[in-house]
Amino acid sequence: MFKTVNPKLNVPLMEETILKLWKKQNVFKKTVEQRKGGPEYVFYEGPPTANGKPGVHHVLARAFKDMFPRYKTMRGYHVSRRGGWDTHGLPVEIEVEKQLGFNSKHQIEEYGVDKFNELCKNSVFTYIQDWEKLTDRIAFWVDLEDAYVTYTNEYIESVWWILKNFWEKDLLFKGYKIVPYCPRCGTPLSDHEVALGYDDAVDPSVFVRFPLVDKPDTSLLVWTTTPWTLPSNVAVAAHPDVDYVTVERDNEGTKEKLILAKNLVERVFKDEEVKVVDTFKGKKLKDVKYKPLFTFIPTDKPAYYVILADYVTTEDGSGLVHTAPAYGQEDMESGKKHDLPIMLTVQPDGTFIPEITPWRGIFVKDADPLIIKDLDARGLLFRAGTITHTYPFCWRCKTPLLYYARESWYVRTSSKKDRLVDLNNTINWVPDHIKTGRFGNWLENNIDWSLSRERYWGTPLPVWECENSSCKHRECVGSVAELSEKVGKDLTELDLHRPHVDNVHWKCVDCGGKMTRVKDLIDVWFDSGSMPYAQWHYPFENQDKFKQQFPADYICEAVDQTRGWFYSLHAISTLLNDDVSFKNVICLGHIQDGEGRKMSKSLGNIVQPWDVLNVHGADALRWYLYTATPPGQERRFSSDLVGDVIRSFTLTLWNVYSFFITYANLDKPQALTVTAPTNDLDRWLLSELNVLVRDVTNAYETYDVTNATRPVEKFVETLSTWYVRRSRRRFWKNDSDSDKQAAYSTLYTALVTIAKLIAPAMPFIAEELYQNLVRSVDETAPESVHLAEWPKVMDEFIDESLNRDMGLIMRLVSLGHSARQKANRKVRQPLAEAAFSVGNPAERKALMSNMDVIADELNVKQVRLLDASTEALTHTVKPLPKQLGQKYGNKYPALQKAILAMNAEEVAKTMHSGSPLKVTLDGEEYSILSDEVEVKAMAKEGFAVAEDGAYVAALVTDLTPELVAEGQAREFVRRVQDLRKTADLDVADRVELFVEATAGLRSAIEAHEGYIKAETLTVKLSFANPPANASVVEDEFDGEKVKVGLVKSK
RNA sequence: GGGCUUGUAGCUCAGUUGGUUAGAGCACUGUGCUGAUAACGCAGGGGUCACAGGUUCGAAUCCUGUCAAGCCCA
Repeated sequence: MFKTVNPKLNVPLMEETILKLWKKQNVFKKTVEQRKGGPEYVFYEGPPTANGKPGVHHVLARAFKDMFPRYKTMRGYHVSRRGGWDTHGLPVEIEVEKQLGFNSKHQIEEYGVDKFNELCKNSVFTYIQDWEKLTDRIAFWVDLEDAYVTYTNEYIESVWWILKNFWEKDLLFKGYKIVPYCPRCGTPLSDHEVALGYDDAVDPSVFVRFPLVDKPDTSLLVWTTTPWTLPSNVAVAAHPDVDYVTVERDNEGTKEKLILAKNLVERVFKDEEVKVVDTFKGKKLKDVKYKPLFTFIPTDKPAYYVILADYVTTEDGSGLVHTAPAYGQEDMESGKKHDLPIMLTVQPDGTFIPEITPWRGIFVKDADPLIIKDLDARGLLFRAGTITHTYPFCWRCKTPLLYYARESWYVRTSSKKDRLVDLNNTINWVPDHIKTGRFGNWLENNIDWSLSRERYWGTPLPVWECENSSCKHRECVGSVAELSEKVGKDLTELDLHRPHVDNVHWKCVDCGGKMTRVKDLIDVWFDSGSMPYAQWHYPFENQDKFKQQFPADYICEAVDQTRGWFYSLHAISTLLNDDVSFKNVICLGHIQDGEGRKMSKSLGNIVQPWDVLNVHGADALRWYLYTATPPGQERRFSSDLVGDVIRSFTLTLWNVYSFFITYANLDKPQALTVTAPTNDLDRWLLSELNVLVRDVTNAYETYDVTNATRPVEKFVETLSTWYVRRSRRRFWKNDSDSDKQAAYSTLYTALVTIAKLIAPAMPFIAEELYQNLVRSVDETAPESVHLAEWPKVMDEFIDESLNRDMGLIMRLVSLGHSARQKANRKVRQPLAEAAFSVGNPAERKALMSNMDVIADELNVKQVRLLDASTEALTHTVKPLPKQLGQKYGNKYPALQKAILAMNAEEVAKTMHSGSPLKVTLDGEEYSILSDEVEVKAMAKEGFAVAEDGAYVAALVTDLTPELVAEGQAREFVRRVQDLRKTADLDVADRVELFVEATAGLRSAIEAHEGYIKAETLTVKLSFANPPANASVVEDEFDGEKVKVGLVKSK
């Protein structure tokens, strides 16, 4: 009937076998093809770069990406899951540079950009096989055969089309950008590169006087650590809300006045006595004019006055900030805001331009002391010293970086800020704080997207410019056809990368000059953000496909993508077609090592995915990632933690499964579908099962991974430790009655349902169970669990009160065991009676109708309620803070005191009668209701007692000779069962027993012979010497001795 | 420096509009149970709920500040 199941599960072997099955039957393809015609569910794969090996963090993202397409497929959706590869960008270039031993852009140009880019292109897929192998092994179903690749001409052409669209809407413009720049290498550095080169540096720390135009005896006191930027000064920034003062001091015999922040006075003047002559807010300084320090460059706009800015601090310096828009990010922002002139004074090699006559050709850092000297000579220097701080250096050549204005192309995203924000508000973010937090804030403070990269391997910016410096006519090209038309020849075969596009020119329509492409590449994030369009070569091809596959229902990446892919997708779709590009997004936290440290090469704590997969398999790894931590949080990770999944979940499930198969193969039950269950256990299990289906389905629908998985774990545990354990006898009894059939169909239903519920999360074991449980008995069933239909919630099976009752019974049984332990009465020894006290009438009822279950579990002859009328009881009373506190507020403490001061027995009596308790407090009477006070009965004597909250279990521990004999019979059965096991008998084998026992035990065995024979499948029990071929055990317990021989009966 | 997040037992995590003695699993110790189980039950040790203030009859939970960690930005 069913395939025999080895209770010892070899996880990796099982998974490899399933992988082969999927391949052989082409299951992945079928899950896509068989759903054609169904509603479309759109998933976008955020393209990884394949020029590094995949790590655990990639497994994390891929596990989460895989889950929802699988779920939606089971719900009947058609999900095409196209893979993609991100192939451009600096990391690729750096790898190739390393390979060639290069460390500057000059070397690349000398080597030849065409050859260099060819190497980049080839290197991109260096690790592609690693990626494919890993993707396959963890069962991330994604179509890599048809994956999009960002370096193809088609992809680039779509990106060009988008840029042209922006150009036409005046969303693409050229401006200045402050970049960290290495004057020796002659190149700006990326943030990543800058981060590599921070080091301590000693720099000048200079206070300078900026004399006011209207009051020559008064100066602004300004601090800077970069004197070389002073010739570019155009403004001074003050904080509007900070207090400033004017101080008077003696300056070599004459009085002078200086303005600075109030709380920096002491730090600036130290021991020197100065007189504060005025105090005012920074906003009063607005527009105050000062005399420029230098006038090398004429200004074309108003300059040399005070501006207000929130970024000014009083941490150090003077609270007045020297502003040179060409040489600082904040300065540049202020410059734009106040329309200040930008004074470029430095050449690309880091030396001053000729106009800065005294220091022309001198490297700016070397000019610092000369500038200080000049200021001093002119009486403008207040003080010069040095400061040690961390400063970025070029990671290649150790040259200090200069923050430097460079021309850059921008996308005018800030002009669509409101739409970016509005559209974002329609997106479902998991976790939701990203929406208004990290991502929302980023959008609120949106600045224009700086697009330019002065590099080689990437999508070229399709803007051509007339070389005639008096013309500078510009055109943006949106397709290859357009470009062909301009130059008048077919360029279909042109490689759209540098240097090939750079060699395309045409005549300027305005002046007849030579049109040449600007040298810039674009930010690789623009590539990946264009993927909804460019993956289809839209709009040049596949217009229908694009329409069908836009926007995405679901995307998922790690949290660092908020300003990466999440933003680039969102910005491009908002600007291009005023729409969101994704509706639901899971934003994953990062993976840390087992100690909560960041995984890094230098710490040597990186866990390789294969080390985990080879030992514990993909299911356990995936399950761990889903269940251990909510998705957005950082998660600790180690191979051992994954191993716990096997022990706590996989094996429990496997054991239930193997139990079912073992007995089902013996019994061959006729029907496996559930109709109308009558047995309470079945009713309860099916009720819980449908609650589970309901909750898990809801969780999937809301992208709540934790609640789509954790409850299954809990259910399987209860299934194993309560349902199966309580039902064992129903499976192995001899008659094949309807109760047995019901047990089979219930357990079968539970197992098949679980297989489906975990299919999106643990695709392997789900398939293994499904193949055997479903496919082996029904060839017409879908050939894979991943093609099966998602379980439906059957509301008619859900009975919440039944679930509550069973929960109560489990709790009471647990209390009973606790009482047994306290009384030192082992469970094999039957006891006469267990009595319980419970909290309310509903619970009394539940107890009454489940007394047999409790009696069996606790091995007691009788179960009943503790009853005040028939036995000696004391009561304790506990006023409940939640109910009383909420109702009576600050009267609660006094009320509580008053109730506790009353006679507990009287209170109990009133409460049991159902009438309210009258409490008088400060002359006022309060009526306390029965659900506002907890009354607990406690047996006075003759019982072993355990209690928990309102619940009490009390056991009668006195033993009669009959009870003792029964206990001994059970001890004897236990020995025989052990013997059967060690003799390696099959569960259904019949045996003959040969027994020698001391008198007391012998009479106990005789008294319970029928029970013993039934339990141990004994056909004949004789008090005699065992034959030579018997398996024999000797033992001693309760002061009795026994020797048992066992022979398999024919 | 700014934004967002996190901080609860040795480890991994729950903890509802603030309300009984802050829970679970793993690990450890003891004990019991078992012809599905690699398990399971019961009990024990293990907590200044990061810290300090505040609001409240009552704070792990709300507010303010501080510290630490992570990510992003500067």
